Amino acid sequence: MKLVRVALSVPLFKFFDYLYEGKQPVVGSRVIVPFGRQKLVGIVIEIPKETVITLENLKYIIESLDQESIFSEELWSLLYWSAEYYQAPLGEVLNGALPVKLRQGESAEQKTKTFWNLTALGKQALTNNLLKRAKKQFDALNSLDVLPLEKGNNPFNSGIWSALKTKGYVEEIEEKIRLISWQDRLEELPIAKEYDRLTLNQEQAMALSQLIFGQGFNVWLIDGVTGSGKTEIYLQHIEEILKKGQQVLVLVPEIGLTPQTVQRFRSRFNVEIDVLHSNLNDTQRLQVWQRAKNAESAVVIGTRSALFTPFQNLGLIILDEEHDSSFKQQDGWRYHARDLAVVYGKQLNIPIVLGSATPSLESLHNVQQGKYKSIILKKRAGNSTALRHFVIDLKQQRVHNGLSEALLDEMKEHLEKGNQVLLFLNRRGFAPVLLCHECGWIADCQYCEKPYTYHQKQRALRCHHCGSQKPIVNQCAKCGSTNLVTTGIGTEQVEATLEKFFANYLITRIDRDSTSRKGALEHHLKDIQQGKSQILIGTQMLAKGHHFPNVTLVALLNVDSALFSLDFRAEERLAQLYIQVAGRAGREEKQGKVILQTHYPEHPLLVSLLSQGYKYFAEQALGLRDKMGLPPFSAQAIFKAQSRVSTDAELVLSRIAENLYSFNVQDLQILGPLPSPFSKKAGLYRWQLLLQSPSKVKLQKVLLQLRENNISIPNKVRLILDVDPIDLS
DNA sequence: GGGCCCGGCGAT
DNA sequence: TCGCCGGGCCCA
Repeated sequence: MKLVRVALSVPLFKFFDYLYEGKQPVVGSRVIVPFGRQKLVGIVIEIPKETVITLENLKYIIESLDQESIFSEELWSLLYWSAEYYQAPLGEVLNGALPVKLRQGESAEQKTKTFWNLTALGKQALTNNLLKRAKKQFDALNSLDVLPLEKGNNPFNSGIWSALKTKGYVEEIEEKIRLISWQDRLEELPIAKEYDRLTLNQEQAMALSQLIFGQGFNVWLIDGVTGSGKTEIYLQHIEEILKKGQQVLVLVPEIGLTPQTVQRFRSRFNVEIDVLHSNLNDTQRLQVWQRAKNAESAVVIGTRSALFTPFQNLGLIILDEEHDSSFKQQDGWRYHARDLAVVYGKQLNIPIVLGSATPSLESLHNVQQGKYKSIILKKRAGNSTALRHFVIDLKQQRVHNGLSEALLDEMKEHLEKGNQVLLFLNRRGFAPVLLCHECGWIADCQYCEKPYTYHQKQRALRCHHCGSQKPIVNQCAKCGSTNLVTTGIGTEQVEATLEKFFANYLITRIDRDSTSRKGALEHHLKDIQQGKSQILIGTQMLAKGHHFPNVTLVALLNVDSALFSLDFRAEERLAQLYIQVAGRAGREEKQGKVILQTHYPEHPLLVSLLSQGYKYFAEQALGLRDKMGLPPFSAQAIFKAQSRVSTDAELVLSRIAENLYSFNVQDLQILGPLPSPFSKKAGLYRWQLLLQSPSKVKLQKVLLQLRENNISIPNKVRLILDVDPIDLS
């Protein structure tokens, strides 16, 4: 029997067998198969000798799409490993690693391009001026007289072309594309532009030579403050790799892929650089995939999923801002791009460079364990002066809607000198709660059972968890009182307050509400760069990537919630955010100041962060994690169950927990089932079961054993497994 | 995941 | 009585 085993992108831990006629499909190639009443693209994972399915139940594949495997050997084994490790269905992993167009069955080869060509009839039409009443059609036809135009990539819309085609004036012609490797395309040009290269100081030069002379697989953690020349080291390292004829992959956080970053790479190198940014369409994404595979591009810059770009000859992966949580996929196949990059690097025997000013505790731990090699850059390049840090104790202050008087005084001073001030508050809207002053009733979202955020400008109550909204209510739903008050402070309210205190200055607010319109963010940033606005207030969005040279004062308005969070990673994130935000201030010659408002200035981690810096903070925090047996000193996995009826979800997790207890595994901690910190979201009740073990390997074994037990999960319950979770809610 | 069938229920 | 929506089931 001619059989193939196919992995389909369905959330099932099983494969499907099909018959084929003619040539045997290759393992790793795509096939179109009938599946129920639909046709799906699947990946051939095996050519089995026999099957448990009876002959009458087997179907034939509809089409074989590829002559050879669409995955390189290394990528294939990375994806296999990943499906196993993260316990995701292989079909979802394999398909998820492909560009959308390939998932839809488009050809993987970039052999031809289609052009519009002038026919003899069209030529006649031109000479006889038959199109004088169709100006656009005439223009289109006329331009073909010079040279054929690429279909779908020309100034005329498709309606015009189809009209001309009907008349027989134009035809489609296929032209073979000649592949030109990035090296050939360079011709006589050097790889990098000499004049652009910065001179390294001794520390940087040492770092670079370590990177260059480290042979084969190594993981380097470059731990360098903002302005320490990290990017310059990346660039010179990349240059060395390119000189060997190898390609380079650069991974950046979602928000870090700014035009400035890309510009820096493009202006340095003469080689082909492709960028996978969020507003590429599916065709463009496929092109980047093909160009890397055919070695037409030398460098690919992208976010998380760019890791699965195929390269003909990959020589280096750089992962910048390695601590950033956007490297972890938060739904479906929950991989961590940093951790996968390390696995991949080992397989390819190439160096992996992780960079950050605030390395994750995981990576610092890996350095301590000798798994990663550390390169520390202490010196700030150039002559920018160090920052000064201050804490304002909110307990001893008069506070106006989140702004202490001491901070207002400080702001005044900086503004009067003509400098800019940046305020940071991680909460948008006017106020996070609207409540009844008489009876304490809270206006909350019925789907999530969390308070609505009060948005004054839009006159709306919005749920920040599920996005639902409704008009502002004027009356308490419980006692009917009209005495409703807001509590807590969001960016919108801070903006309103600032307008009162600083009427003469322009204020720019940057959060999801003020930047939802397309181009709004760029517009705001321009105002800031040009100095039109002097006071900036924003959320997380403001913390990354952007440089504001005239900002001399940065303030974090409220950090207390992070100090006492249930999430054990909250403090680490606060420290990273703090350093990140502080990096926005006092670049160039002006001395910067960073102010932090808190009710708990004596909190030990705050004290260590402020007095000794991130390094020292990280050591303290790692010590604490060790004592408490938390990651990175243990491995975690979390089961999350959601259902419309609360007990359904709980029951599934109880069954899983019982199973786990029956394994009798030493050192395995089983916590739960417990309601999630978010016990209800978008109408679904949420429960969770946390597993913790001192050993990753042991935890993996437990999870595998559990899956082999095939616990039945009723369809009304959605069960998610997150291995190495970073979000425990 | 998605197509499809089926049952429940609200509108007319 | 029709039509819509959500749940349950199955896919080789």
